[in-house]
Amino acid sequence: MLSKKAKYAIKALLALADQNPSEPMRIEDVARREQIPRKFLEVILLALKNQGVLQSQKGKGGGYRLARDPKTILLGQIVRMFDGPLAPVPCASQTAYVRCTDCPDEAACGVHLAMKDVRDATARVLDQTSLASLRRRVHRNA
Amino acid sequence: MLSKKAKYAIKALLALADQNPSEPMRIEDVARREQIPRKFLEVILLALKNQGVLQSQKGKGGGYRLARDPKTILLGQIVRMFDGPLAPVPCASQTAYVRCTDCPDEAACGVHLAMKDVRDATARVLDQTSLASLRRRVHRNA
DNA sequence: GCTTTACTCTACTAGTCCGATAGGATATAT
DNA sequence: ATATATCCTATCGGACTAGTAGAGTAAAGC
Repeated sequence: MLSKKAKYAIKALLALADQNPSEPMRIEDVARREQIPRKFLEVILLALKNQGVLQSQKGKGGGYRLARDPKTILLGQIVRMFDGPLAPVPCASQTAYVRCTDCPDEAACGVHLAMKDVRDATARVLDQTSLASLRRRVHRNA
Repeated sequence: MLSKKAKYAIKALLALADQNPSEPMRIEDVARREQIPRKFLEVILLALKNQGVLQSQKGKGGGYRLARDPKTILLGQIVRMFDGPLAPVPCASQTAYVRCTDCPDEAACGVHLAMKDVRDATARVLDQTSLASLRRRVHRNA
């Protein structure tokens, strides 16, 4: 299950990707446009900034903008950031592997085998979908 | 994240798939072999029985056995049963679709588009992995 | 340099869900 | 009858989620 944080983060990033990078967008405006509780969005955008995905500007005329080319912002990074590893079980994670204490042999564990396939399939989607490509798809259908 | 219930269910089913169907396996024995808390496993096996995946026999010599050919028991069914829909968001679910109240046009929603891809990728894995095929892979690596 | 504007940060809360257990009810072989 | 094993519901602590409160800090513009 995708958390609301991750969901709102993706929506907010898409909104910021539509914005002229020279003029940042205020939290307020992102919140209204994407129907996200304002205070909640604050926390989310702050986290995105601390991870180097967004840049911020304080004071009048301030707000948030993308810190990088949207082609380099991958959904995998965003989802992992808020919801943790993509793998359904820690022993199937590539980025946050943790061995099962009870499982003597992963290669012979059905859960491990199946969940590794799931994590690979999920990662193939999310690590190949950039903010730029997702934005194109959205605009194509609008 | 895969719940412990779903994880234990898969392990238990694999154990039962190794068993001669003529002699059922006791909860006790499944629990010991797979390192699952006994009382917790009771609840899980009961649910599997109520969904028609297992058959049970009470009294001496009783226990659980598979109710169907393991080729027809798909991981997708098991995971959905304990953890709900595979889709990360309800609007991307095939089996339990729920429209987003806030989203006027799904085709133009980035979250929807991306999460539909994730759900399809996950379903492709889990709905094509049967208990029989998973068991073969496990034994091949053992 | 003061005021307004807008982001920054930490703490907190209500509610929900998960993993696990307790304890008795029911069915069945012998 | 009695031992055996599943059936079933209630319960509980702890973790996590969604969201809020409120004070702090920095920058712009007069």
